Amino acid sequence: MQISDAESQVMETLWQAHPLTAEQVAERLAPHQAWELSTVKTLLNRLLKKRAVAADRDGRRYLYRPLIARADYVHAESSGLLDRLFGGRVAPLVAHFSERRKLTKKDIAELKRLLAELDHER
Amino acid sequence: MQISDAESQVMETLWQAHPLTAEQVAERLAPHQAWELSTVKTLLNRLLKKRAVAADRDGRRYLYRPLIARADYVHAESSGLLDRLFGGRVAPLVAHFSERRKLTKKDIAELKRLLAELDHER
DNA sequence: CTCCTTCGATTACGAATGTAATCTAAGGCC
DNA sequence: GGCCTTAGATTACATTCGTAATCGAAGGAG
Repeated sequence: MQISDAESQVMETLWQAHPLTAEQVAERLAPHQAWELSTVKTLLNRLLKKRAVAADRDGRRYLYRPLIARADYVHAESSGLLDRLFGGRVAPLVAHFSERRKLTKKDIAELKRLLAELDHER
Repeated sequence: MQISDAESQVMETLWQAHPLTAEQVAERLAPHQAWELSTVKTLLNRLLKKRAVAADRDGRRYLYRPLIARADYVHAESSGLLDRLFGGRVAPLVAHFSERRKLTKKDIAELKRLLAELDHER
């Protein structure tokens, strides 16, 4: 079961803070997405069907919380992209951004530190 | 205009070799996708509408060729993912794969070489 | 010239998606 | 206790997508 684009924005909201009511989700999305409350409810329901979120009854409404970890989602998405476009490997992606001059100083510094760390740990 | 998943497989075929007839595209896809010829034709037509490929008449059929560069497509897709999931930066993505132990020896070696190169070029 | 074959063009059709409006039931206000 | 409000549940509806089948015309076979 795939999480759609619109749905993933709802997930992001819930990853940032949970549990939330449908209305709170809508409020937090508002700055980015001018969605009607009912749209948000539809998306929450679809996510429920997909077992991506859980809804815990709280009086006469529900509190929603994510059921899948953001890291897992991120990993699935990223691996999918790597597999489709870069032969499943990370270095070619970095090379691509390097060619496009899209590596910032900060990126470069962080990558160096990361690689140094990898050398050290055992 | 977005290129869908199925469509992108047709694009990959054309990036590997072009120009190709609809039938040749289908042949080359066959090992991966058991698509009917008419399915491939539908996808080619949708790509035409989206101006992602061009069709040059050759007698009573067409020769198809890509109109957008693979590198541009790859960049759009990759940037989109980075923006949505990693704050638009490359290093956090690499860090993610590092945490998940998905960096191969080869990746690490290549990344080191890449960074060294970046240091050298002025 | 006529018929079969082979292209592309058109049409089909269900599932998923984006985006809501409407319906219904449970609570709270007079 | 009856009525308005407010949740969620149900229904809606146009697009896009995946996956084809069918239609119509242009060429080749006899």
